[in-house]
Amino acid sequence: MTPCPVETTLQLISSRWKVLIIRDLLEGTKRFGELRKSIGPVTQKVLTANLRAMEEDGLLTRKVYAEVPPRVEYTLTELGYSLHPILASMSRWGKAYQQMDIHQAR
Amino acid sequence: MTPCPVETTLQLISSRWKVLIIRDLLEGTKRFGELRKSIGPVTQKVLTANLRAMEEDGLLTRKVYAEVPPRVEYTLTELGYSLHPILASMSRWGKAYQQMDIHQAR
DNA sequence: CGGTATCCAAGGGGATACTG
DNA sequence: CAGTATCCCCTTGGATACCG
Repeated sequence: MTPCPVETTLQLISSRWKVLIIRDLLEGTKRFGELRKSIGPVTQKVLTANLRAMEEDGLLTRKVYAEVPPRVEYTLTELGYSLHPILASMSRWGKAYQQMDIHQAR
Repeated sequence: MTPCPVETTLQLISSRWKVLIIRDLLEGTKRFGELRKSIGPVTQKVLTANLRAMEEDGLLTRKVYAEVPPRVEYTLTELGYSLHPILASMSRWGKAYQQMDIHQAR
């Protein structure tokens, strides 16, 4: 039997940071430091852990350049890029939500 | 300044269970016990907590019937229902992913 | 620069028992 | 039936220091 597709998707992207990593990498390849800045208040350790997990899952690739100082670039794979419609619908919803008044009551 | 729409969305639905609650309520109003069964291995406490939070956020409504035994029904609000495109894209992606071979290596 | 290595905090979540 | 009330655990994430 096949599990619920929604749950399957959640297993790959349900973490506080993964979705934001994808959001930023959709713009193109980024270095570790760039990601760290654009994502927000995430520590090195946590960002690294999330990136490694996503690499394991085949969502992105990690390329290390043998330079000094070192450079490491992260790029979405096709699989990772294919998540783009989900991000797009989340962005649309968030935008609409921000323009509503309802949520301002809280 | 307005925050990133994706982050805004995440704040409302980023929890292991909320997305599944929405998935199930998209089919229509459900009772507490029904939800518990259809969602999977979630405890009463956790399910209740998530439902209350979502009620707070205006994603669903809670209706209590003064009966014995008691009956409590949960229904998505328009706002909650408007999340449907996000769920749909997640479902599509998960389905495609399940049909790939890549992920089976892990 | 882009990491590990530790140590620690928080909270989401789980198990069980009890109640209106 | 649909909840509270406890108690506990474990994962995720944070702070800091050090390394190649």
